[in-house]
Amino acid sequence: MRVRYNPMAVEAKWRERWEQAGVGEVDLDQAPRPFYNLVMFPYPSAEGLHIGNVFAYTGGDTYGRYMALLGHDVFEPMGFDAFGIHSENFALKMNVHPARLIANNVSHFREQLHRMEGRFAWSQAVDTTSPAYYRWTQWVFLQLYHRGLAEKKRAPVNWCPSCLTVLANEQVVQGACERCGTLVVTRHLEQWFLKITQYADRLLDHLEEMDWSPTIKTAQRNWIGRSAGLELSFPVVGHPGTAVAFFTTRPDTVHGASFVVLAPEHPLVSAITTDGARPAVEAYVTAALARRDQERTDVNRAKTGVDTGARALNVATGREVPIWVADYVLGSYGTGAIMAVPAHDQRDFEFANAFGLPIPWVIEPPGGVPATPTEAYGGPGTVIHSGLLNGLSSPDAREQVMDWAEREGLGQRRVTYRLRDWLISRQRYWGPPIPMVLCPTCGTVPVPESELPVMLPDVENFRPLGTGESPLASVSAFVETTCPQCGGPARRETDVSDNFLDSAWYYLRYPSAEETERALSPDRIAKWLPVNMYIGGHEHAVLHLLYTRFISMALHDMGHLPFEEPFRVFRAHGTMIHEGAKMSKSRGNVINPDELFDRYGADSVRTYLMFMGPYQEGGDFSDQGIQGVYRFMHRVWDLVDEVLSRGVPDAAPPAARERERHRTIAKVGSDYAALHHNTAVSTLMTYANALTAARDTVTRAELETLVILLSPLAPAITEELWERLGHAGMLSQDARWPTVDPAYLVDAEVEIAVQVDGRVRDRIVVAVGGTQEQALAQALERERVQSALGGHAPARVVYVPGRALNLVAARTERDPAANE
RNA sequence: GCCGAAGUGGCGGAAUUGGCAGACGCGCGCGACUCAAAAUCGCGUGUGGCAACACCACGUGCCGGUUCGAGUCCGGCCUUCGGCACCA
Repeated sequence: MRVRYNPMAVEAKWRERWEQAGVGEVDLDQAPRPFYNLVMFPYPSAEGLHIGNVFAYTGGDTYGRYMALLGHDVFEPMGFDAFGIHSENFALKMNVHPARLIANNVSHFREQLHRMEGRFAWSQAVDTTSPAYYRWTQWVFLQLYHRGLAEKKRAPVNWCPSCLTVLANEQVVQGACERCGTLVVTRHLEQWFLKITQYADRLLDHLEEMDWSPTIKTAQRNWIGRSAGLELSFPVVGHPGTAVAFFTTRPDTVHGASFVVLAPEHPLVSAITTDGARPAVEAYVTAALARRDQERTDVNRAKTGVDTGARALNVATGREVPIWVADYVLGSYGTGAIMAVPAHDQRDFEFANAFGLPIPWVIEPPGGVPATPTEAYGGPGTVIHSGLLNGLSSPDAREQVMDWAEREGLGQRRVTYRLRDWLISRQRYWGPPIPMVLCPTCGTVPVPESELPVMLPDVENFRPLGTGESPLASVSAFVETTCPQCGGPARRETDVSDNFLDSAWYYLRYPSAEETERALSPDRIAKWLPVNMYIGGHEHAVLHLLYTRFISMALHDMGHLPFEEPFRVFRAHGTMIHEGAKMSKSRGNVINPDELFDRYGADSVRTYLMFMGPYQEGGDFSDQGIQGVYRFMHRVWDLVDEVLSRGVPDAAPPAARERERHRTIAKVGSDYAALHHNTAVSTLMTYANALTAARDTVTRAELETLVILLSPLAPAITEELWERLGHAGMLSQDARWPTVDPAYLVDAEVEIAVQVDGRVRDRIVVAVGGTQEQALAQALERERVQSALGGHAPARVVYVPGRALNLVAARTERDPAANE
C-alpha cells in the first residue's frame, strides 16, 4: 500500500514525540562526550522569528544533529535576549509595558523555534529579563567592581537625543545611534564604565591563535586599533615646568616637526595662549566644541585652527616651533596633542599649506624629494636634515630616537589603542538595575550579593525622562534605601546596565540555568566549556563578541573560569537576501517563515535555506528554488515508499553502488562538519537520483543511508521513514552516522583526461596505480590522440595519476628536444 | 585612504595539493501522461561556427606573467560587499 507524503502530519507527529522523549536534552552531569553547540540567542521581536533567524539556527542545528549522529552528547541551548533599548522602544511605540510585550513575544518565538525543528535543550533556556537571570548579571557586575574593573567616572560620552540615553562607543556607527540612526551628541556625564581597555593586548594577541571567521578577527583588530610609538614632550617656552606631551608613531620624523597642535579641549590651551591671541583662540575653541563629532571628524572638511602665540622647544632640533589649536586633533586619543610633521603626514601637510607653515622634509623617498610636493610622503626612506640621524633608514632612526628619548628622560615608548572603556550605564527602564547604593557618608557602596537581585520595579511610567537620569529616579520606593555599610539613608543607583552585559555571559549560564544559589556550577563549567562551536552574525563582531571575550577573561582572572577564551571555534553565517536585496518592511520583500512552514513544511524550508548558497556567505531566497527542494523531499519519500510497498531487500548492494554509498557518506559528512551544507544537499540529491534510477534493486542499506544522511537537514520526514523502515527507536536518539570503509573510496580503474599541449583530446580508463608507460601506450592507440599529435611523437609526457596525461607535441624553447 | 572578503551560464551556485570548468537545483525548450490544464515523469540546455550530428574555436571581471597545464599561483588594474578612518 502506497502512502502519500504529508509534511504537516509527519512534522506535527514528530514534534510531539520529540518533546515527549526529551530529544535535545542531555544529562549535563553524566554525558560522556560533551559537545557544546551554540548559536547566538535571539532578541524576541514582536514580528516573530525572522527568516534570517531560521537560516542561522538551521545551520547550527544541522551541525549539532550531525555531531549527535557521530555519538557526541550535543548540548544546544536556546534563550531570549529580551532586555534592552530595542524592546523598550518598541514597547513605547505600542504603548504597552515591555514586560507584557516580551512575554507574548517569547511564547511566539518558542512556538516557532519548535516549528523549525531545532534540537534545543529547552530545560536550560534562559530569559535575560527574568530576575532569576539578571540577579546573576548583577552578580557579574559586582565581581567586576570588586576586581576594580567597574568604575564610575565623569567623561565625555555619546548621548542619543532620541533614545535619551548614553551609548557605548561600539553602539555609535558613523556618529549615529546604532538603534535609531539619530546623530549622537557629546555630553559630559558621570557614568559606569567597564575597563575593557585593560584587556586590549590580550584581546588582540589571542586572535592570532583563534579559529574564528577571518572577517571577525579583522574587525576586532581594527576596533582595538593598537599602535606603538613614543610619547614625547616639548617644553613650552616661557612656562618653566610646562611641557606639551604627545604621542607619535613616527619618532624618526621628529626633526621635521615644525609646529605643535593641541586639541581644542586640551587643558593647556588657556594656560599658554598669549594675550594677543586669546580672543581668537577662545572663539575658535568655543566654536569647535559646539560642533558635532560627526562634522568635526569629517575627513573631507578643510583644516581650521588658530595660533596660540605660544612656542614649544623641539627637543631634537633645538628650535622653537609655534603651538596651534586645531580641531583635527582629537582630545580623546593619545594625549590630545601632536607634533606636526607636515612633510610626512597628510593631515599636517594640509594644515601647513592652509596656514603657510614651513614643510621641512626629513625623509627622502626612494625616488628623491619631489621638487614641488603636492602631498605628504608617509612611507619609509632615508633620513635627511636630521643631524646625527642622517643616512639611517627610517625604521632604524625610529628605534634610535626612541632610545635617545628614553635615555634623556624626554619621553618613553608607549602603546595606544582606539578601543575605549565600555560604557554600560543606560538612562532607561528596561534593563537590570546597576546594583550600587550612593550613601552620603560612605560614598558608592555595592549591594551585598545576598541582597541580589535588585528588582526592577514594575512601574506604569517607564518612559525615559531625558534629564540624564533613568525613569527609576522618579520611583521613590526604589530610590530610597539604606546604606548596606552604615545603615543610614541612601539612594540607589538608578541607571540600568547595557543589554550587551546580559548577553556577555549567557553562554556560561546555560549549563547552570537551574542553579538558584550561584551563577555558575564549577563542575558544569569544567565539563561543558569552552563552547565547541559558536555561530552568529557578523553584526556582532565588535559588540557582543568583544564584550564576551572580555567578561570571560575577567572572570578567568578572578578564578571563576578555567579558560580565557570562551569560544573555541566561531563561524559567522551569511546574510539572506530576497529578490537581490536585503529584506526590509519598506521594500516589501520580507519573507514570513510561518507561511513557508505551512506551505512546504519545515523540512523543506530548512533544506532549501541550506541549499540556497554557502552558509557562511548567505544567499538569495528564490520563491521558485524552494519548489525544487520540495520536489526532492517528495522523491525521497516516494522512493522509500515504493520500495517498502513491495518489500525492502536486505541484500548487499552491487559493488558500484556500494562504492557510491560510501563516497556519499564521506562527502556529506565532511560537508556538514565544515558547514558546507549547500554541497551536502546537492550530494544527497545526486545520491537520491542514483537510487531512484536503481529503484528496482535498491537495498535496505542504501535507503537507510540516505535517510540518516538527510536527517540533520530534514529531521521529521527522515524520522518517519526510519520508523516505516521498521525501527522501533527514534532516528534522532538511536541512529548513528554510517561508517565509511576507506577501501570503497578508491577505484580499481579511473577515467583520466588525455591532453595534447594542455587541451583535452580524449579520455581513457586506466588502472589505479598503473604506470605512466601503460597510460601512454593506451593513449597512443587512440585515433583522436594521434590526429592531435599530427604524426609526431610526443616531445614530453606529463602524467598525473588519477587526473590527466598530457602529451606535449609542440617544441618549446625550454624543451631540450628543440635543440636537436 | 587603510584592512578584509568576493567577481564563474539566463539565475542560485559546484569544482582536494594547479590537472576533464559549469556538479546540484531553478528557469527555459521538447516530449510522455491528460479531452485539456495543473502536478508528475523523461530528454535537452555555456557561447559561436551549422537547422542538427560529427568536429572546431572561444569561454571563470580586465591586462600581463609563471607553467606541459591556471577559475585556482604571481604582478598590475576594475567592480561589488563588509570593517576602520583627521586615531597622530
